[in-house]
Amino acid sequence: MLDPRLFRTRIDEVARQLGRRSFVLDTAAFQDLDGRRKEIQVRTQSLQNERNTRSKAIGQAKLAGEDIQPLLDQIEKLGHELKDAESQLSLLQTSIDDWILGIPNLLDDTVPEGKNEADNVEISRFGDPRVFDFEPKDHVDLGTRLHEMDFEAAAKLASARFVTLQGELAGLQRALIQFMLDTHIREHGYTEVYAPLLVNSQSMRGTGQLPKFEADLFAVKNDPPLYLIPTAEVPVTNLVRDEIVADDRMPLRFVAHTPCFRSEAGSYGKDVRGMIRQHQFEKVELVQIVRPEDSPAAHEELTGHAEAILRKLELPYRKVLLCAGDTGFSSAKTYDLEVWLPGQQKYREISSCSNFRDFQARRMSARWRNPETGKPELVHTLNGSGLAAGRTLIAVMENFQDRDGRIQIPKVLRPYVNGREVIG
RNA sequence: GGAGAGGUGGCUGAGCGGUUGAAAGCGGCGGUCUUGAAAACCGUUGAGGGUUUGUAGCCCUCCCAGGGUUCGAAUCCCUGCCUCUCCGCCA
Repeated sequence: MLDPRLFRTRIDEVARQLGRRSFVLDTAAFQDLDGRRKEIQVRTQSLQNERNTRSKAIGQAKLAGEDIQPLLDQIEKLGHELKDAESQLSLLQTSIDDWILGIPNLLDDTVPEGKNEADNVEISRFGDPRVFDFEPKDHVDLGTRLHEMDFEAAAKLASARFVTLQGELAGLQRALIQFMLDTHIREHGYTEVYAPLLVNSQSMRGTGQLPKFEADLFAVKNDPPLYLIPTAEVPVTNLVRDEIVADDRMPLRFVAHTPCFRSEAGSYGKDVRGMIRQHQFEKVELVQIVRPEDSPAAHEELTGHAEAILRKLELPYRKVLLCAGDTGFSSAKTYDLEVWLPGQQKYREISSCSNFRDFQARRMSARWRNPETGKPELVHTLNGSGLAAGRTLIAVMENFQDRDGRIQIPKVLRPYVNGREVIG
């Protein structure tokens, strides 16, 4: 969430900034709510003050052995008046909080203008899409030929948009995950985290999935409700919720492999073929908790860590800076990494690396103690996929296929598959 | 699942219903001492918010969360959540 003070002091500037996302800020609604809040808060507090002073006086009178009945009579109707004011105030405060929780983050100055995906700006490319001397198959055909990828079976077990993998393909995905984790832990200095896959609504609120995007989540019958995580970002970032991190522990760098669950209610009809868009997929996620002044550099660095995986796997990709309209709700700035998929003849997102600045930190009350001021201050949070394992699997399959539909194992991966060089 | 105990500031830990936002210790910060450091000693030290030009002053809220009793609740009552101990069960 944004700093509530911004809405009181510079709401027009905020509205203009959010306009870049084509988000329309209802400034009149806020000013109306906040005006009433101000009035009622002042009244409530002065009533509380009166209650406190009078109660104190009663205490002293009693101690002095005086008759307190006249004092009690004076205070009689204060109680109702106060209770009334307090409940009005709390109602208003809740509306204001809800309103603010629905406002997206401010964008970084370097984020380009634009409405959608088409306006994203390519920053760099690595590798050249391979030139095939045959017609490359997509991962669905490759997997089906191997009898190791089955969408019908998964639909029988669960529903559409699930997959089953078997044998060497299942092993290849596991190898990819292990390789990614090892690289981030050994070479990039991350600490591995194992965390709950079901989280409560406070955690979902902390990272920004709730209250606005409940439709994208799977919930589990429980009281209070629990939600299946759509990304490891949620449990891992929320490790610092309601915490004050000591300066000497900063920055925190976490890596976690988890399955991810997404309902994606809005995406039906998109990517219906194959493993691109599933309700359940495996992902290795990078999370950093940093000092505010360090977050821009940490963002570049973290994106580089995700890129390192693609480079080692020798997968052609490009790095894209998302435009204003395509940048996610909680993010101030996002780079997407897009891998080349020969089956689609397209670059497709395989990682999304974002700097959230203090947006999530404020929702979570995640702070550090600034040694210069001695005060707790909001941290900055970042995360990125390093990488989406399901999509990495299909990228490897499609980019490393041969004429017969067999799949070469990228060199760095061979130690993770007992030295095998090819499957199929 | 059964039986107990408990949740208080960065941490440990006191707290008869009435100047207790909270003793004490540790830690932190500032200082004295010292060539420097340590030790010792002195001082200081919670968070969020309102009002305001104000990092001034004044005021409000916060002792797990939510309700309740009361003129007044960290202290009493109810509900929930969490932690610990013992027994049982279990991958």
